[in-house]
Amino acid sequence: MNYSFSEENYLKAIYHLEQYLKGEVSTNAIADKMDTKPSSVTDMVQKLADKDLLTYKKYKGVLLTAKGKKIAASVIRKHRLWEVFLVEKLNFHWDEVHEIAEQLEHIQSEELVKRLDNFLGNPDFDPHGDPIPDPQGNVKKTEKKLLSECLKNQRGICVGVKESSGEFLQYLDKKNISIGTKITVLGKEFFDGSMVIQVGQDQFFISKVIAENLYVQTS
Amino acid sequence: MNYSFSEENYLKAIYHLEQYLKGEVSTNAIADKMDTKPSSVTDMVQKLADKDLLTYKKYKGVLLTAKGKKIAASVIRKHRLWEVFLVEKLNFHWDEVHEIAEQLEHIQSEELVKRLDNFLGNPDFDPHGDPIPDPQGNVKKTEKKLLSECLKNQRGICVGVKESSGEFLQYLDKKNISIGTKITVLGKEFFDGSMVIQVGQDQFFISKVIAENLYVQTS
DNA sequence: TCCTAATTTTAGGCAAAGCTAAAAAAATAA
DNA sequence: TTATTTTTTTAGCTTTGCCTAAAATTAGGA
Repeated sequence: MNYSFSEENYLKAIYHLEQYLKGEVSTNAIADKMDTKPSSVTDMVQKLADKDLLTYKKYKGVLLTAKGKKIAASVIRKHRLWEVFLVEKLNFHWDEVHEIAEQLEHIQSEELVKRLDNFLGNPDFDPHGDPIPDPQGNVKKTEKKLLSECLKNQRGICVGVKESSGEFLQYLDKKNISIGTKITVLGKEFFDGSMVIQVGQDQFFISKVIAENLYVQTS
Repeated sequence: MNYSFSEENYLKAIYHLEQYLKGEVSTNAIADKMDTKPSSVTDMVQKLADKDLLTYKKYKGVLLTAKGKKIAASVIRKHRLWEVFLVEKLNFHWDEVHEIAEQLEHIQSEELVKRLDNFLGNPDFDPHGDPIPDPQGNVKKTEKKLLSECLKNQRGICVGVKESSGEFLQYLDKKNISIGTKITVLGKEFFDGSMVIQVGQDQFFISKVIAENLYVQTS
């Protein structure tokens, strides 16, 4: 079976929302995420339900079926593999690859994905630290937490970002923070959630917003 | 301006036909090449004319404008660069890459193409020996000729194929002929156009059909 | 509870890109 | 030249994926 770009995009969006919401995904949530109108979502969701890719109860939201999850995971797998390619092989910057990967993720060829994965050395994570689903659609769970959850004097390795807008990634670059960077919390202000952290030789202040969008792995 | 997959495919097909026919391209010719109905071609051709990508006179066929040619060449450039990538980097066989490149050729990103070209070492030819248009859409003309035009005792280097069906390419593989292979014409039968050729240590018979689909460069 | 507000669905339309069937034009043959 | 065949176009319909506006349902507040 082959699915259209649009169908794949819906499945991907619903997959992400389902994880984030830990349950049924509402029509409006999908419309927001995909930048379309709720009525369009209802249409598509009914078609996807007909194809057994998700379960849909009027007014109650949707849940992906195993089949739907598998397709979504495969699209995400392709997206993230291509991102690795763009950054590792073509030397793109991590904040430039999303749009291109949005297109490449729809290329259909099992063989291509297999060979690309191999060519890239079977990476486990994309350039933003997000895990790459395996060919069966399984995702390795990592014990990462938000930097904002860290306490004073705790130390962690940056393993991912929550937000991945260009502005945010560029901010991180300016501060020399990327995947693998060691971060130490020197101080934390409970009043506004801001922190003083150490990155390499530099010590600086970051706001709560930043800390809430950076994932670290603490040992 | 961005063009749809369909528009790009029409432009590409017309570009090839225009070169082959050395003049106006008829509705039926396009329909044949694209495996659609003439009525669909008429529709699309009118749209492309409205966008100044080709000139169209009812019942008289079409010709690409400079703008149309440039877009077609850029799609062909992408197609051929991706083919190089698939063969050189992912170790695909030259008869397996066409379909995948048909998809990849529509990915939109100037920067991606630039970097891919660079990553591949700015190749001039794709794995089938076809020239890769430069970023401005110019194509290097090579002084290649068909093997069938060679005379007895002439020697050439295989630089391309005319047909590129899987069957034909697989036949060439079996005979150890690929781009760069040296071929010597040992004998030629004028009656049926068949030949006896030498490839490496092997000498064998080939039919006219084969000789008419192999391009060689003679020194 | 009942009423209002928010969410979701339905109904009806639109553009892209294809199709079939019929009409029109061009090309070919007698 | 006229008749027939081929090519091309037109007209009208389908599907996909989106939209707006209106109706239906659910949720929240007094």
